[in-house]
Amino acid sequence: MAKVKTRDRILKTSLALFNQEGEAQVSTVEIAGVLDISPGNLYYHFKGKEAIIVALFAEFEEELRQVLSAPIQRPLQIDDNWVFVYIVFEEINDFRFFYYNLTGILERCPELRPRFARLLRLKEETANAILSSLEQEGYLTFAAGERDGLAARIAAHLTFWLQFEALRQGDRGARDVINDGVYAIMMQIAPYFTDGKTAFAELLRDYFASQSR
Amino acid sequence: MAKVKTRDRILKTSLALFNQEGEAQVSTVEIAGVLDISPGNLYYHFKGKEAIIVALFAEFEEELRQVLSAPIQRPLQIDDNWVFVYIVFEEINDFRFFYYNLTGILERCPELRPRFARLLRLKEETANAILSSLEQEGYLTFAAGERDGLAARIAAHLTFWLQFEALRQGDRGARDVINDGVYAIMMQIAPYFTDGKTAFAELLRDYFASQSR
DNA sequence: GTCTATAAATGGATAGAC
DNA sequence: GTCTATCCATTTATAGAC
Repeated sequence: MAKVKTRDRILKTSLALFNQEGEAQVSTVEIAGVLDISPGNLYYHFKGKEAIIVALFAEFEEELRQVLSAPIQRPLQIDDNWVFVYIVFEEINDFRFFYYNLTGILERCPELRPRFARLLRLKEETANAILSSLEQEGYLTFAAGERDGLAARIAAHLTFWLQFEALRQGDRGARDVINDGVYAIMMQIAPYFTDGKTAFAELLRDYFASQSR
Repeated sequence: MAKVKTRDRILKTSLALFNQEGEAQVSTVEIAGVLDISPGNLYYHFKGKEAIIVALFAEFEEELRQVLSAPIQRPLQIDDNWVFVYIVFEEINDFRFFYYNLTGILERCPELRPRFARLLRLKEETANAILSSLEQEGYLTFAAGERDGLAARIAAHLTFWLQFEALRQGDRGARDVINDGVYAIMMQIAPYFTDGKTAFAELLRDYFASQSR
């Protein structure tokens, strides 16, 4: 099997260290040390820490963009929606270092700011598309403005839920936190179910069935 | 009039700089430079940047704690609740640097972690107390678990809304962002109004009347 | 591609004079 | 209380050998 490229090893290790300790706390020397390569070698592959961050963001952007685009292009099956939300949470969790110290990172890598803003908007559009399709199929009913507001709140929830939970009680596993995050979104949609409790109860059952794999 | 103490000037300037540029981007040398005092002088008053951060947090904690405790001790008048939410947002906005790079700050000032977690819990308890009093007065109706879930989401919303908006579109005034944040909370509570749209419409009108001072 | 060695810059921190 | 001067540690970044 082919040897893993040093460039990729740098990215992988940097991501792990950033997620663990926070990007600001990790120096290029430390990254090189963990990889057992010289700082000079690291600088041969990346001009500096900023370059590493930008490269990691490109990965994140690519993956999240793919995930978020799917439901816009073609409506999901009704109970696939919860799985979808779950996947978004996992993707964000994999690159969570980015959400800590966002101000600092965007300050030092200004080119990422518009790209990050675009991802947020895409989250919101996707949420809106999903709600829309559920509305058209008769599951949900919205008054004027309610759907847009809900979509915005869901986008914010997707973005910051993991951080909120990490602050409230830092000792929980990622799986549990994500499950609670998905559940909270379901609770937030529940009031808009057309036929009240019945349809919601069904979805709830399907969700717990699907996630106990 | 008495001359403003250097200690207080340091705190005030540090807060301003931290909010503007992010705590990680501001050095003690820079703070001293802006204040036109020597680094040595700064170190006479504070052992280092951590000490400044801890002192600023103490201010924040004190103020927010007072604000959040009021509705728990005694229910507010029905339309004071929106004003209350507004005040919480403003308080958070004044110390927003803290919410950027939270990971980094809590890493370096571990004693703040439990205190910060306690503030989050207090936010949630306060939201719950307000919802509870509205429920008892007959304005709101909750099924089992709905009130707790809503309170948690409101706490998260209070904590991260400003950051979310700053990322989505960074060029808006704090006032507008806060108004939208309050409105989003109202929208989130709306589905639980007992008599549907009427009571909510009234509150909406009162809110816009009260905030156009 | 990778290493060693080292430069250059920055930021944190202290001693001692005023 | 405040300043000057200085030191130490860390980090980024580069030059040149292998």
